[in-house]
Amino acid sequence: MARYRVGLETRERILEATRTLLAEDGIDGITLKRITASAEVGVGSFYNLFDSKEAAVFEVIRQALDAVDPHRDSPGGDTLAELVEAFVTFMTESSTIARIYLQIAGLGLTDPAIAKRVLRSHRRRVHRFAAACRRENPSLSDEEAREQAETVMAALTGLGLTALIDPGFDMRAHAARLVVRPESARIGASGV
Amino acid sequence: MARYRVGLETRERILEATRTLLAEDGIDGITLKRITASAEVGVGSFYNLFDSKEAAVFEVIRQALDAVDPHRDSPGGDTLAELVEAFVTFMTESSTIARIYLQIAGLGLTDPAIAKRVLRSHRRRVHRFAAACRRENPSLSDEEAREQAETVMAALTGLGLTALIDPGFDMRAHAARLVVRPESARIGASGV
DNA sequence: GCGAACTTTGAGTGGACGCTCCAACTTCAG
DNA sequence: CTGAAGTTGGAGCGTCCACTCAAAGTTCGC
Repeated sequence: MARYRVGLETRERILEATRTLLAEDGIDGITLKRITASAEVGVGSFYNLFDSKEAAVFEVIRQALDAVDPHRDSPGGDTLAELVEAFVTFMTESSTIARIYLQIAGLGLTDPAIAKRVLRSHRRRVHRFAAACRRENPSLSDEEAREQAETVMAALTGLGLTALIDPGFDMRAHAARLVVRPESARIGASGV
Repeated sequence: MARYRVGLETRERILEATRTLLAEDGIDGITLKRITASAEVGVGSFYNLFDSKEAAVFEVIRQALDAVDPHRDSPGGDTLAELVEAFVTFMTESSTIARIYLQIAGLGLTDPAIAKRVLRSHRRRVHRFAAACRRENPSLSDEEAREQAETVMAALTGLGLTALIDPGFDMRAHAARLVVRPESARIGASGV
């Protein structure tokens, strides 16, 4: 829709405003008026660039889901520790997008369209985590590796939620418990 | 506000309708019209019993937060396995309330008032889980027990979220990984 | 069975919402 | 420089929202 440079810039400003509002006030706190006011743009300009309010919100959601699993097309030789570390960094350092990511997961509870997207993203990540588990402990069956991956990811999600709600929570320290020290045989288990 | 029997019954019908709508459509899908239609009650009756729409929603939320941690005043001699089992049962068998519970946690990301309630409920549960950890492994320090409790609870929350979004997910099987077999020394660690 | 207190009803209120429309302005390829 | 295409802003539209109100009906202690 945007063809000229100014249009593309305006589009970015609108997405940025939408992103901030979504993270701070949640999806039901968002109104067209607030988006356009925050982006310093007329309502008409908004509709010149997006089909609807929902379209802008969806675009931001799409970007947030992508952000949680970057380099998804890379060879994927990561260790489990690296994957965990990447998620912790995402949660603690991109907290705007992380807040949106966790809200989306919650929205999946009631919105089937969002649930579908969340599930797709989730399965892609399980696959990746499971591959890392097997690489570090080749004796695992596919099934076992997937179970381990699901559990580690579930714990990461839960810890991320706690971290974003409780400012004093040290997510990195807790996440470290999810990955065993190299000398141990129990890869992927919570250490004591 | 309600003094007569009929009033109390109407109040219950409204809360039940609110609960169902909250679970199915989420907090922003809820409108007064839908609540009153579903409860088969006039709008005026609603306002005779509740101060506002928000008041009814809050009451349902309060009940959902309580439901996740029942018997909170009991002596508390539960084992970790029992606590985990209780949560799995809550998630799989009270899925209406469980859906609301997880939504509320997400809402805490943007609403400070809800965040406060969620955090309070969370801390109470951490305390209880940590006590169970220490009971089974007395050599743990307070700090270690709390860390273990946070991790197990985070994993349970994450698994619950997955279970409610993905109907085919076997939460009970995954949750079993969080608690070690009795003969093992590593209570509270994920088994492989 | 009286009557004060409680409950029920839905049309109506004001305000906020998402969105349309179009006249004025800006961009930029040719 | 020209002008077709793109961009801008905001008044205004219809809709839906939470909520009010007063009149009519119901409950239940006495």
